[in-house]
Amino acid sequence: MNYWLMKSEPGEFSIDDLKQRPKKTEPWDGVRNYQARNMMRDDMQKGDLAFFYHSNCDEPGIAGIMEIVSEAYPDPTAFDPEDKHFDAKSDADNPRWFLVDVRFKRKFKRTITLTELREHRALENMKLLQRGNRLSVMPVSRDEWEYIIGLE
DNA sequence: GCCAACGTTGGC
DNA sequence: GCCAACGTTGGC
Repeated sequence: MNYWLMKSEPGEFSIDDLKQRPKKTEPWDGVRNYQARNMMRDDMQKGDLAFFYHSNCDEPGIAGIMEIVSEAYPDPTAFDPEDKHFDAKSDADNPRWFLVDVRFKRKFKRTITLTELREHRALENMKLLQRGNRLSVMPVSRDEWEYIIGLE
């Protein structure tokens, strides 16, 4: 059982959008970073939990919790020339990009903001808070996870 | 909109 | 393999 943090711009896809999906489930497509891909493909397991992080918005922070509900499989948006995440170098015979399905678990009563997270010494080693970190998928330690749950 | 900090690309 | 140029992320 592992814990994760996954970023999305709420203007593109928010935690409310996820909640409103059929079965509250959605393929987490569009990841085009090798490190993030490797974690989804190699390290994520069905049943893992992830923070849903809202990035690039008025109130950046952790909005709630979702569950990983599939193993990794090829990202079909990479094969679609019409899609904004199309990648001509990925094809079905040799897929370059992968995704997992995620399911809504719950939304926090309030967003735990990036600013607030930075105020806690217990979280100072969190990957999210490291300088220059731009990964859209990253691991969260069990201690960090439980501490953050306690902030809600 | 700015820009720091990265990641990727491609010439050599 | 180096590295300059370019593109992207994402907070502010």
